[in-house]
Amino acid sequence: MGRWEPNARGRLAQAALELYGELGYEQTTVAEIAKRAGLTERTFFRHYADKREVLFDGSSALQELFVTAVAEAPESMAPIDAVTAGLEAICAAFDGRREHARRRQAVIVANAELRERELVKLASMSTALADALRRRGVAEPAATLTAEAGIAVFKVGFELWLTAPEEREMSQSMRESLAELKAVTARD
Amino acid sequence: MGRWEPNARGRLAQAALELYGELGYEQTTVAEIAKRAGLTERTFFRHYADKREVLFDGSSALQELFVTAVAEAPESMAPIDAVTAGLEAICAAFDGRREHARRRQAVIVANAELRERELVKLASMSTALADALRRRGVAEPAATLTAEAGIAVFKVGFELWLTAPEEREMSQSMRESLAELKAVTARD
DNA sequence: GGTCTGATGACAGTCACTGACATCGATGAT
DNA sequence: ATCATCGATGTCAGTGACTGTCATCAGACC
Repeated sequence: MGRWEPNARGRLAQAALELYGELGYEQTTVAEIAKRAGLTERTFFRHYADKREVLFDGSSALQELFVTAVAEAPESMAPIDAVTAGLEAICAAFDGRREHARRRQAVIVANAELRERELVKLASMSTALADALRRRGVAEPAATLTAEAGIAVFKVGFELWLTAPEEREMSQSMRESLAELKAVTARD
Repeated sequence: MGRWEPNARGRLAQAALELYGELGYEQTTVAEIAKRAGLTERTFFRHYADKREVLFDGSSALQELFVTAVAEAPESMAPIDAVTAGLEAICAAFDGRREHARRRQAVIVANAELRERELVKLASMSTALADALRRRGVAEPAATLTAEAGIAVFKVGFELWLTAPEEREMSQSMRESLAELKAVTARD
């Protein structure tokens, strides 16, 4: 047994999600989150850079999953198809966790600061994606545009998945979203 | 003459841009901005909701320009072409102000909080754009994806323009960006 | 001259976030 | 076993962004 309960970080994330859901983000103070987790405010800030970040703990892992899949896609694949392979990879990480995703997303959309931070995470994924594409030999501005397109597909596909009937697999929503993007940007 | 110097809002924006450039965003306090503008901190917050917003004063006008152009594009135009018409419209607002745009952009890219706020402004334009497209009869998720694609083209085109030789017109960079997006999303 | 209005100042307060230092259980060397 | 060290936490005193409230004062309108 340690001197402290294990998984302080996880307890903080759990407490924050609960309190943001119960009271709302703005009405929740960091001191309250820390107290529910059995810690102090100062310790909260040792684990999370700010009050928003606690909701985005998994985002760097997700980004890594995405980027790795893009990097490992067959060399012969077109850039947009490599990105699609990345999308398939992260779908696996979400399937079966839809309820958690819904609760979290409801908290985020309810507050401007949290939506703002979500945009940062998506932009970070876009940048990392563009890097990965460049390492595959894709030139600029094609790399950036392909990455931006991929993130747009993800945003729309994610939303489709959250509101779709229960059986729907995320990868199906992603394919739907991608097909639509290709349709609207098609040359005449 | 009034009791107060005119254009308090503009003086605050000017002072903020200068100070953020001279000292950096984080090292500048709102009290300093207000003092340089000959006002008090409290008055700053009556004009701008927060310390970041002061750099984005023109963004709602820009959004309106964009949306109006999309709404007024000929009915027969495909969604992506209506968005292109909107891009052309905002290009006119930027041409001739490249130096100002560069100074402002340098301040923004130097700070994470400001980049975060910039993403919010772009996301807001995307949402407004999707609304305008829906009013043109475009269905979901095509409207959202077309809007996201349009914003991606704008981001890349804007960057191209800022770093291009002086003679380059913004609309030329935008066309270049759009062509590239169409190329990378082309069906095989 | 009186009244009303809108922009501003003055001031106290909350809370996110930081720096500095103390505490204490565990771990490993002696 | 004892001791030095280390890492996670607590304590405390800040700073600065942002808000609520009330006072002030020039100009407009009567």
